[in-house]
Amino acid sequence: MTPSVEEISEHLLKHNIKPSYQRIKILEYLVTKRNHPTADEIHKELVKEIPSLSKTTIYNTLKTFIETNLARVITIEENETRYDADISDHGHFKCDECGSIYDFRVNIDILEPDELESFKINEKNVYYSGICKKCISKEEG
Amino acid sequence: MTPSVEEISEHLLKHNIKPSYQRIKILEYLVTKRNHPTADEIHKELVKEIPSLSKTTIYNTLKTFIETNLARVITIEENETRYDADISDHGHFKCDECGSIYDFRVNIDILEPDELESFKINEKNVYYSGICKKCISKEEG
DNA sequence: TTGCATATTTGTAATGATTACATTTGTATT
DNA sequence: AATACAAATGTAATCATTACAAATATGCAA
Ligand SMILES: [Mn+2]
Ligand SMILES: [Mn+2]
Ligand SMILES: [Zn+2]
Ligand SMILES: [Zn+2]
Repeated sequence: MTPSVEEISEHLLKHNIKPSYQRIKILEYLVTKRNHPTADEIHKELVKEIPSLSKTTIYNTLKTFIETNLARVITIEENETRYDADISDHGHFKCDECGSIYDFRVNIDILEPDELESFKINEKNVYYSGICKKCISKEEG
Repeated sequence: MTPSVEEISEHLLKHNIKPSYQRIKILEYLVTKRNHPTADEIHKELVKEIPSLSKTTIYNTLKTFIETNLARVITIEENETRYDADISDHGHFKCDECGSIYDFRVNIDILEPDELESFKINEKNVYYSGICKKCISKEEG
């Protein structure tokens, strides 16, 4: 799953975003790493390649991505806004031990709460937390 | 649903928290209002009655409540940590129009994602957003 | 090609929520 | 009352995010 720069550019253009160097790099980071990073994590990594890269650009670009539905925000825990270029319906699991965030497929539509009968639902989010498989086997030794 | 000061005190004692005046007031606020407030909202309201009340006390007390499982954190949106004294399993809906947060009963255990087979799940959160009933009828009316 | 309009990026300062920490106040016990 | 301990307070520090103005890049007309 490593799309070429051309494919990334196409992706941006499809959402009416001009594919600047910075935007390509940021979206490339999101779609290849798939690690639900914070703005700071993206910056720390990309600034190695683009020393002039500003944190403001990271924030501006992510804001643009969110608005154009190219990415979405993940807020499992307070004080850390994370970003995900996978906008398909799926849940997130955060390991309290190692901090990793896992995706998982989930059929959210099964829930159908009666109490939200006449509500217009735009977004559905499912967040779990606990201890991941890796950390469990590590503990057991 | 307006518990007496005695009942609030009992509730605190049951969780091994000494029922100080401030703690009683903060817990009373949470259980009577049931509005998933931010720390600031709690402070703004209670400082009317307790002019000396410090924001630090709000934060310290809420932290204690979380640790003793007397309340839980709700993080629907970034940059606003909210608190809920209802620790039963239920989902939250936030209206993008009026900002209200609604509770809804939901049987989360139906989901059972295969991918989390050998994971230890400690917490499950379900957050929806959209437009609430009231705001829909307001728009139509 | 040059010059201009516009979009994008950058750097710095401001904001706002949360936390750290030292001081003060309250409570219980002797 | 004196002491010890817990809780509350006020202030300063931290940290993520945003605001804003200046610099840079891009696209196009002359
Ligand atoms: Mn994801
Ligand atoms: Mn609730
Ligand atoms: Zn783990
Ligand atoms: Zn509403």
